[in-house]
Amino acid sequence: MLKATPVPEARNGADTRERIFDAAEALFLEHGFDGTSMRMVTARAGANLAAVNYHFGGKDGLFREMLARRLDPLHEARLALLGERRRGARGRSLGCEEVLAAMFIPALALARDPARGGRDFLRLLGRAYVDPSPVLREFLSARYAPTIETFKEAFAAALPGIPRRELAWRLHFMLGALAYTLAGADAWRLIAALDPPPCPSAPPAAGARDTEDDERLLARLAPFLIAGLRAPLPDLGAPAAAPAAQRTRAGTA
Amino acid sequence: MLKATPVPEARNGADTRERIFDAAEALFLEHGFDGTSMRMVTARAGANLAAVNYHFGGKDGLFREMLARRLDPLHEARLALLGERRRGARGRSLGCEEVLAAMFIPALALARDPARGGRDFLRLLGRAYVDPSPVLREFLSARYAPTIETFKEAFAAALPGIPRRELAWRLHFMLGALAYTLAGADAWRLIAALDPPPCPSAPPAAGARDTEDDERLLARLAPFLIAGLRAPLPDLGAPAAAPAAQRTRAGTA
DNA sequence: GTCTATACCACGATAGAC
DNA sequence: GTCTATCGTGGTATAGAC
Repeated sequence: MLKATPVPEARNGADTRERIFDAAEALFLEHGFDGTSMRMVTARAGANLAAVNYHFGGKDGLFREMLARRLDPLHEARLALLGERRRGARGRSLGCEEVLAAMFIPALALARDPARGGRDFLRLLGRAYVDPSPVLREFLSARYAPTIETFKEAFAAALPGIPRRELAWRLHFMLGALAYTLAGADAWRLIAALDPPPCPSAPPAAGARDTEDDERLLARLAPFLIAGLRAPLPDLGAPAAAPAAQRTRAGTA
Repeated sequence: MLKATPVPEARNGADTRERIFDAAEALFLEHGFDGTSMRMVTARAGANLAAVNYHFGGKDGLFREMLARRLDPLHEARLALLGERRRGARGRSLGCEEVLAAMFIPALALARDPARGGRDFLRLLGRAYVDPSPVLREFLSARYAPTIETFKEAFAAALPGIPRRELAWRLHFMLGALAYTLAGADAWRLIAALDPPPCPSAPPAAGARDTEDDERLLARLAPFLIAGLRAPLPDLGAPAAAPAAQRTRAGTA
């Protein structure tokens, strides 16, 4: 159905991998995992269909490595910044905003660096986290679980009033709002329609998103998420039934 | 209204549509739009491959009608409940919690009604809103835009301090957290691991979710969302002269 | 070691027989 | 209404060229 236009490039040897990565990334942004065919990718990269199988072992391997290329540096930078802030705090535990900043700032930095992320970096991140394909879901949760765990600890220290289970849920809600917003095929339209940038000098090409937009977007998102994390605890109905033994610990896990 | 025989020989016409609907719904929950093949659907429904094309005009039509079967009653009930509460308020404008309740309560009611929704109703809703397929995205945004607009008005009246653009964004964040959480293939695991129901009498079949779980989930989500909607306004950098060389302030740190 | 050509089976869609 | 046959395209696997 959809044929990607072949790009007549110099197809000299060893950077075939990189060309395939770039093609896969661009197509994944537009069509998702299932919607992106190997034939589209290889045509756009100017490579042979079988090259993907040779270099990455198949479609699954290609997309896993494609994501790791972008997300490994992100999670590394996040952990580094969190550790740095912790050391700078000298015993005092970090505030909720500081922990969230340790998540956001490296992401914005990579979005400004064309070599390690680029303009569409945050959209890629969001698309990856909302994609329904089991391949991507398993890869992401397995590979980046340690980072999430570390940040969960940091948020727990910053929000001593929130029980552990409740905090786990709230981080899940947070991730949902974040991923869904960044992924937005429509968030892009929303930005244009609702939130014109201060300098509308040149209308950007369709589909491209400025890091300026991303910055404003995360600036809007941050207060929303922080207020949600600090929200009053929910009133879950009392168990009331026969096995009424375990409810005492719910307050301060 | 007897479903009568699920036996292959009594496959006379009329309820073929229903069997296909049910099969498509179950498969969509597990594999999403792109991941569900017509061959899977028709095999499970005991129908011929071409039957889908005959009854629904193709895969797109099948999934559109499948979603409308569940979501039309939901949006109808939401609008009805919102109108009812407004009339009951006699001029006083509704509170934020009341508007949110007009979204949540009909959804939970349908999840309790096997005829119009059923156990997996909320998961279906979430999956539909998270699915990246353009077919579903366009259908959902086109068909249910009026409801969203009405609720946006109601939230705007309940939150007079929030500018219109900011409110639009916050509803977008809200929808993200909601859809992502309800869709969760993993949210189901989270429920089991973190939030055991008070009466773990019979372990439910894998993949099935109890309406009890859904109720607790939305009870946790509501305070998070309401606090986010009421959050202090973000500090978007002033449209200063210099072109986008600002240092990060996105974390509000 | 890198890449190409090609064959294989499953997918969605459709035409036409029953 | 239902079915079979068929077409173009999807991911994958392999044999062999450079």
